[in-house]
Amino acid sequence: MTSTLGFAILAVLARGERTGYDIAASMRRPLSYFWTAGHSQIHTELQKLLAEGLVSYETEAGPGPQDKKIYRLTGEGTAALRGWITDPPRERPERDELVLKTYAAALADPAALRRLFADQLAKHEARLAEYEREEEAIGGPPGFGDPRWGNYAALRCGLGYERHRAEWCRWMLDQLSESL
Amino acid sequence: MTSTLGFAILAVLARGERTGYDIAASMRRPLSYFWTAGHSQIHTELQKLLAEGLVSYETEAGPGPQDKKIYRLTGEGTAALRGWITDPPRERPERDELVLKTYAAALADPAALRRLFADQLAKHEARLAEYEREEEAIGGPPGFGDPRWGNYAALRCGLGYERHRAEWCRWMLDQLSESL
DNA sequence: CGGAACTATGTCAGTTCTGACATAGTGTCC
DNA sequence: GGACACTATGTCAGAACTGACATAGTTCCG
Repeated sequence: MTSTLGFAILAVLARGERTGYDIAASMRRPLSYFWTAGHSQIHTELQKLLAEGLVSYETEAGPGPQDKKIYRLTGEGTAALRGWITDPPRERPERDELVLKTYAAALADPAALRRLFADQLAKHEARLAEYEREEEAIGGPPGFGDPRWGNYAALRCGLGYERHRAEWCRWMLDQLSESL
Repeated sequence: MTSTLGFAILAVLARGERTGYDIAASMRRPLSYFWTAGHSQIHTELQKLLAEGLVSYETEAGPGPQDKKIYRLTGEGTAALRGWITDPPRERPERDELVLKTYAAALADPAALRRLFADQLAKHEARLAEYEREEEAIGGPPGFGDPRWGNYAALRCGLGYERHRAEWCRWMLDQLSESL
């Protein structure tokens, strides 16, 4: 029973061999906008994947007291990942602290609420600008089959999300200014 | 140190007194689209909130072996909730299994991917239709101060989210049909 | 009249995730 | 020459969450 985190690691390794450190770096907040994990989680998960035979590694001399371990997918690992991709996703519960705050907002100070949503809007706009730069760098959808297609499709989702979110924040600020 | 779940419960109790069961019902998947919790989590959290003096309860004869407990906010509870609303939200990690699958999609069978995204699109369209019915039922933004304002604002976020998501699914299906 | 669904409480084991602690070499900046 | 960041591994305690188990009265449908 590989967890979703396990498949996230397999998905990263499908792009090429990596150390645990590399995987952690690519799944670090807030860099990765669709899956995050700390290095402690990744090291323990890699040990499970190894026990299940989904990954293997080669050692190299590393900086610390332990050797560096370079992980790669096994044939079994690739097959497991391929099968999982088209399995229906198990529904993760929506848990959105900002919307929860909004739900209870009638109790709060309107001026503080305006600050809250202005901050959020700024964050979403900054991330949107960053994604737009990334989109420009790719320059349009690569063909399906190109591994960068996955990056582009995920980026596309992020763009839509940030636009939706920014628009909602603007609507909120609009509502709040009407209550003056 | 009240957890976000604790504040979610306080936010529900701000609408009126409830039993643990009622709170669980209003936070049940997939009904609540911005915070979910099982009843087991809620009962333990209510005990913590009680120990902190943020909620109180009165007993009434209940159906089961235990008495029914009707919870309400204390003055301290209301104050804690009010303060929390305008605190900056602590960033919850984005974890999106569907986008993760998309990221690795180059490995998968395109026909199965089309089925996956067609299913997801149908789900988002169904939820969108439901939210649109709810919006019509409210009939436009209530004034700020009206407790239903919170419901409307949260609904508004849900509407935007489902639209963004459905559009992305449509784009994905478009991309996948091009790869025939 | 039996069975299912609903109301209502709670426990518990197991999984997942977070954040701190621990170790250690190399390179960079002041 | 010292401080800090980066590379690289790992452990561990505790919080948060899930899903099953346990109990028991009422109400509704067939």
